[in-house]
Amino acid sequence: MDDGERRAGRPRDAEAGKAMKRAALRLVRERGYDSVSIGQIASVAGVARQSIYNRWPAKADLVLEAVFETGAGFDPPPVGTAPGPVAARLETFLLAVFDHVARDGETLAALIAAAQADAAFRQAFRDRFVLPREALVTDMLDEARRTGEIAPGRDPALISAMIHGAFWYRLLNGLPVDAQLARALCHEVFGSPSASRAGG
Amino acid sequence: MDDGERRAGRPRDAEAGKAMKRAALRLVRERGYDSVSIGQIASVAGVARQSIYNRWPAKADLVLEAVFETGAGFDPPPVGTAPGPVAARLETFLLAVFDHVARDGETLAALIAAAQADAAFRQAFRDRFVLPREALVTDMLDEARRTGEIAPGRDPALISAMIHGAFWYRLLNGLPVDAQLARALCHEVFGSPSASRAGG
DNA sequence: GGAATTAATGGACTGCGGTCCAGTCACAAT
DNA sequence: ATTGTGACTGGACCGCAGTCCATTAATTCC
Repeated sequence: MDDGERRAGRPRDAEAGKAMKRAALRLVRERGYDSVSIGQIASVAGVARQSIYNRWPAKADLVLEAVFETGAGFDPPPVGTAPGPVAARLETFLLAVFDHVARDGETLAALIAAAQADAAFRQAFRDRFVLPREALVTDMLDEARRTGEIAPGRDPALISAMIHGAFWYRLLNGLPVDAQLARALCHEVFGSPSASRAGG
Repeated sequence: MDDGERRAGRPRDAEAGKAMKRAALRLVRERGYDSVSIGQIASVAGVARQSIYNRWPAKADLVLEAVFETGAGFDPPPVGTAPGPVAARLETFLLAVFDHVARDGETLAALIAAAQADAAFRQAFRDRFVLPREALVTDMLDEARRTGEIAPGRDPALISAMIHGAFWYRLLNGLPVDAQLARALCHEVFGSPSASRAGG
């Protein structure tokens, strides 16, 4: 990003940074968040334990970055300008999210758990994971209200919370978060596909 | 409950059991789940640390029992046979739940977090907290479908997950879980009084 | 009265996340 | 070349959850 910003002192070893994230991602996927220690990650990355704390304030921050930046380009396709009914776009978005969850769902649950015990991480998680996705859905629902796909009296923010909430609820309860859920949520929000209220 | 079941060996000290739960409840409410250690609870209860592990497998189990059995009679009024529209009864139920959350919400969030790292506690929490409340809502929605308060094509289990999900989502994100949310959820599920989907 | 059984106690122990620190290394500025 | 600064290292350290264990206390069964 800002490589031009050369500061005084010994520069950070960029390779080491990547190695830490790679090790964290691999170990967490292989063994699960709670079974992996910072020491193990450091060891696999070939780095001192303290070097990890030099870059991330806590284990959760490292794993968040490893899973949701290095790990997979999880940013959904730009939706703001896409055509077509909002219902279909919402379903596409949810399918993408849930597909990612199929791989890193347990890690995501562990991060949500970690956020409960660490206010700073809670904020980071909220800014970098929760709010963007929530805004995406809220914006879609706002648009749907403008186009008449949902009734004007309904509350996009609340519906968004219910959608993400159902997702979290199932995730945190160890229940499947899959394509079927994505479709059912869209169905529930927009009405049945055959007897839609929007078109026919 | 089963006091008649006299087994051999030294009997458990019932007073000590109550003292442990009382201490746990008080300390957790005063300082928060993560800031309270088992050692502190034992100390306040006037009991050896190991005695706590003698009765509960983990800190989370003790706190679950302390908060949701000793702490407050949280079991909602028997709903199965109550009269009146389901919408009103659901709102009453949610208001009761959210009122309890106003006091022990942070502890509840900590327990949900603990469940992510401990499969045995996850099961216990599910059996003793999640499933009963979910069943209550699902049953209400089933009844609403029979009576026509909601359309027959809708899915009570999914709506229940969306309701509890919105609750969890807001709780775990540090947002208010209050009467306003309860009313908004009922409004969203059953339709607005002025522009309802069910009735016109 | 004595087993047998279970509870309660206190202390040692392990592994963890996170902190602290002193020493060393790599770079920029002078 | 020297100085300043920040990265890296390795180790000590703290408090915690949870385990293990030997000892002692209370109760039932024989």
